[in-house]
Amino acid sequence: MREILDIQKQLLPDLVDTMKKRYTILHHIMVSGLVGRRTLAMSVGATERVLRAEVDFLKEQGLIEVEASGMRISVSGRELLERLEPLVKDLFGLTELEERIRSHFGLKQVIIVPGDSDVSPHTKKELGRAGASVLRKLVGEDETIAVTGGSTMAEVAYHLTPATPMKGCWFVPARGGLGESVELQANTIASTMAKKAGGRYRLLHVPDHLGEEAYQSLMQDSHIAEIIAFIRGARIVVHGIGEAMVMARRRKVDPETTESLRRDGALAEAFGYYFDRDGNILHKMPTIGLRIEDIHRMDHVIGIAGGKSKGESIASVLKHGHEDVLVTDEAAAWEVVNRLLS
Amino acid sequence: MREILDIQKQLLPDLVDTMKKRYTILHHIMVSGLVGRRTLAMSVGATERVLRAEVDFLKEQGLIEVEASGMRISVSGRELLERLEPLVKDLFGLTELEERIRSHFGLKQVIIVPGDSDVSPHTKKELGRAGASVLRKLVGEDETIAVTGGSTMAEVAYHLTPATPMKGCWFVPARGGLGESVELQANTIASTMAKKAGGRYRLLHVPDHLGEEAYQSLMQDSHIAEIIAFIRGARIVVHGIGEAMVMARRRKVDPETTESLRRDGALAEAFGYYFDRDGNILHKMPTIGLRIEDIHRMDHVIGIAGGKSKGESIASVLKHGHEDVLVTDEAAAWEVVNRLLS
DNA sequence: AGCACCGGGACAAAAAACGTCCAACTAAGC
DNA sequence: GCTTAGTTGGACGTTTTTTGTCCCGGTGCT
Repeated sequence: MREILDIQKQLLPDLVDTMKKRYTILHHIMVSGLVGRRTLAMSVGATERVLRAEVDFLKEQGLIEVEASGMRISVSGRELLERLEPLVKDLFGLTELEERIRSHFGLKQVIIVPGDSDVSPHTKKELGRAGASVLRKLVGEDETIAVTGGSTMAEVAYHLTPATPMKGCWFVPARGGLGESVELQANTIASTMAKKAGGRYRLLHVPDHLGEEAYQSLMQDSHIAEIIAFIRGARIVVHGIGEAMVMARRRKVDPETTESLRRDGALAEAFGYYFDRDGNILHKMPTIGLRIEDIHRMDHVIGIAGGKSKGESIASVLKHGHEDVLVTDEAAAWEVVNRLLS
Repeated sequence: MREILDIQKQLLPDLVDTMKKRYTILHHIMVSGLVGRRTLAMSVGATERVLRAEVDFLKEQGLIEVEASGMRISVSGRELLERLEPLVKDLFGLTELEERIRSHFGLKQVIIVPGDSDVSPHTKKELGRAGASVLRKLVGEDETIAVTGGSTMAEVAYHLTPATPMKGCWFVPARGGLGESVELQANTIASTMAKKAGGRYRLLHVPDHLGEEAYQSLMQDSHIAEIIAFIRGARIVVHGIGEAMVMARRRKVDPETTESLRRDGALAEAFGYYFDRDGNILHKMPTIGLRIEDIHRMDHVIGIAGGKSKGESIASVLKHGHEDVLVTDEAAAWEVVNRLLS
């Protein structure tokens, strides 16, 4: 069922919206018994005229009966509502979830794909597709887009497709190299994205975690300083979100720091920063690439992560309050709202 | 899957059309490899401008890539087409089937609901719903609508809903009473329809099968003559289609006539007439109610019947060539086209 | 270099959607 | 029986969207 809706959404993006609207109206009419146009318009939050068009439609379909004294649901209408129920539950679950998360954290947009990335690889692909799609809609011309590494971001890169405004864009890594496999490096992903989207890219050939002295000396190098300035001038950043401890291990953070993170209750990691449960930044190492102040200045901060296990981490990062767009999956989204309630 | 599409069609009637259109375009682009807008417009049969809007949409969705040299399908697009295939097969199967039957028999409209009425009661309900819907669209104001009996027609009556133009309509039985149960009598159905649709009705209290003398004497009666004239003035008739032998038995036709029908290869029955394989009328008993010449004069002749077993009968009646609209189910429709091929 | 085809910008005409008001009608309360 | 608050459906000007039509600067093939 999800599969079908998913396919249809690609050919008819406002299908769910229209269905949602009409279902809401029909449902309202049913619970109201006998109701008038204006009253109904109020309660579903539509202007009288557009509601009238919808009512005409429902009448045409024989789903409602309308008399001079008001309108009521017909037998067919009641039947349809019943059959619609399971569909709507799926349909609305996600859109409602999106809206709930969006408004609570004050985001611009939330996109939830069905499933759980932890369990199903297909969901992870969907996440990538959704991420690519949102990026495609947000980019302007000749923009610089900073990206991080990770398997989710790799999926996003894979699903990018050429779009005219992207032709002049630069893709750059948000940070230096990590101890991960090549395919998941920010550098690799930036270049993949550029190739897929038909844009250009620049790389940052430095390790991400450095001591203070090494950091200072590297920043002296004019080439490196130049590319870093370029990166920091990006107006769009697309990043993954990870679990703090998992990321610390993967990054080969030294034992003392790891222990310190654990003590402070580190929960999430995003673009090199660690966050606790309340969204506070815990660990601030001298960083090559984007700094948190750069993030705050961005036009579009797009976070992409999914899987039930990442739910808490995502919530922490959102709490920090710099995100604009979140792309996640159903399992993670439920975790996020569950944390809101507790 | 059918279930979902079916529900959606009630809330978004042009969903299938839009999906069909976009699928066709996308598919064309795929098989063409690299193709231009104008060339494509020709081959899918759309004006350049509307195709352009569609292309913009597909580009927006990232399903195609468009360069100065033309457009080609993207990875996502190809993927979508693959996933779309089973859906389209269902979607198009029926619409294609409809068009095939429509054009072959020169009908105005053919509506096919999925399933087999012989097997599933749900399909029969769908048939009724579709029949009611087509009737609702066809009726004008203050019209007379003649209806026959049968279980399918009962289903149509059940699914009728009030519509403003129907308020002034008269529902009348097309023929006299049969030896069937009360619920399936044309009289009963006419009255049910009138109640459901908010119209009025008149009844014909006469047995349908009579000897010549009895017929003549009945026609002398002014009340009966008046109502029969009224019935014959109808401009819309909605009728079921039955298998000849089944109907003969149900009507308690006398053994000799039954044998004669069998000898002549009677296949179908509709509004009291029997048809052979080639659509010729076999048996013409003196009839109370609509005569075949009245049928030919009608504005809208709507035949409604479904079930694999009725396929051949439907084809026979269609062949006679007086039908305007056919409402049937998938199983019957396939039987009809199979007979076209053989 | 020539040519046939390409995408996309531009713009007026046509169509659809929308906001707004009003007349005729209905049900209920008093 | 009358008032009143509520209803539908018609009408109409305005705004928005869609559509038809040209044309311009490119691209790729020959």
